[in-house]
Amino acid sequence: MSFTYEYARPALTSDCVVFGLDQDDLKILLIQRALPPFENEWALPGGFIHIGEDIDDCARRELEEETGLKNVYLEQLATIGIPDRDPREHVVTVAYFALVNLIEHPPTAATDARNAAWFSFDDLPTLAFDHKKILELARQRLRGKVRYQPIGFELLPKKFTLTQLQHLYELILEQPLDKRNFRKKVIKLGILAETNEVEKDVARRAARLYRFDRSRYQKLQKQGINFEL
Amino acid sequence: MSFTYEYARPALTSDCVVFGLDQDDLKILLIQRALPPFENEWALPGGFIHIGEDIDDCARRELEEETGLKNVYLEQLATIGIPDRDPREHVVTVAYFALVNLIEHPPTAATDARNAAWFSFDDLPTLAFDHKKILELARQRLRGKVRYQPIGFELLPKKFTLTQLQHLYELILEQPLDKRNFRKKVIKLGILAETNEVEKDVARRAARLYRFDRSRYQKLQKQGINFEL
DNA sequence: TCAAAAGTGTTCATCTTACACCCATGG
DNA sequence: CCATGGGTGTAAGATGAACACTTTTGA
Repeated sequence: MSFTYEYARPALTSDCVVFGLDQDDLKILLIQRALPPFENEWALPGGFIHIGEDIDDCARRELEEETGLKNVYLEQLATIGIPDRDPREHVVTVAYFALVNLIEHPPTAATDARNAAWFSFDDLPTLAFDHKKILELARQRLRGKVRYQPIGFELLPKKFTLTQLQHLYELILEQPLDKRNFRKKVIKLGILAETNEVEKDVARRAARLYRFDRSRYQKLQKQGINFEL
Repeated sequence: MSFTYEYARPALTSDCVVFGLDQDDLKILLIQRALPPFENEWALPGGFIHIGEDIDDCARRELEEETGLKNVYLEQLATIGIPDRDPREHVVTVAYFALVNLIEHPPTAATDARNAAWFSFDDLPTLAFDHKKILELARQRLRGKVRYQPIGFELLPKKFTLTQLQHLYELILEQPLDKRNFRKKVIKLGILAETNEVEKDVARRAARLYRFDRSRYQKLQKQGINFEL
């Protein structure tokens, strides 16, 4: 079967930069390509869009097919269409970034035979296509966005300690934060709900667990109050 | 001539939301469609991408072909690929927004026969496709972005008064700003250069003209100083 | 001399930053 | 009883918000 058009069309793909928090390290999910071009090299999960499929859905589908991850936070990053970015032909890609909570959504084995693995940002393999650039764009965007939108919570378990939250911000922003000031600020924002629970199985005083109060955030947002780090 | 592919491909277009400052009103540039679908209706300038053409270039090309505008500030907005947004077939569009200085770059007549015209934001005609949504997305983005990136200057002539700048911000942010505080803040940012000139032909005290000091901005940016409103 | 907008400072409240110690817990 | 991180307050400086009058100019 084949499809014919009056004018030439670039191919269209979506690729996804998946961030995950693993212990105290921000990691990226990559897959090892099973086919040429760049066979056996590491790349962002992604693939060709199906006709009649929304691009977001494509990104989600590819992510699930290649890494087993689903129900993740997904956001469009940019669309890249430099003609020679794919050696085969003109391929335009819509890049996304995803944030996953590795504790509650561990990636299962990929359904197809490809290899998927998490890499530290500062220990990346060579990447296929222009995926290195896309990845860097995503890191920048994450850094920028985390300051004024509470997306960091997507990387944490539902219930987390303030120290975990602080570590996360330090990782993303790549700068140390003052413990007392951080706590004051984040609590004053009013988007965290204290739970009655504390950490378990720690060999020290257990920290109180909090959760992100999404409905409260939305209420504040409607009032025009804007979140800032 | 025709082109055949193994798998069906969506068509790919770019569309551009062009903002212009006309006196004291923020306007949008629209074109009247010459062909179906939505013949004679107003739409964003844009069109199909050529094979081997970068998407940015496509947006610029279409803008020039349809409105005569070139050398404008252009930035990617989002890519929209909901399958039924075009009645003909699956068309994915990469939306851009552009900022133009209407005084120094007046739109010449479109080179093809289409009609192009500026509309006030609150006096828009019905728009073809999902262009209304794209336009609103652009307005939001402009509002958000203008606070932490000095893109507003793209809408003003090279030399402008502080009052003009303030009016612009008031238009974009849709809120009044305090004159003294605005001036203090914008001058303290250090990205404006005072010129020796003043307004001409005004029936009152002439205001001093300033220009945006791009190199200074870039220097400050490298030092990690971040612009804010 | 009038109309119209230019230009300019101060005060008060709020927010940011810097900084160090005691406490609770499990091993 | 010790090691580990949890949890907490204050003071000084910087920033943001509110607010009104004089000056300049051309008509």
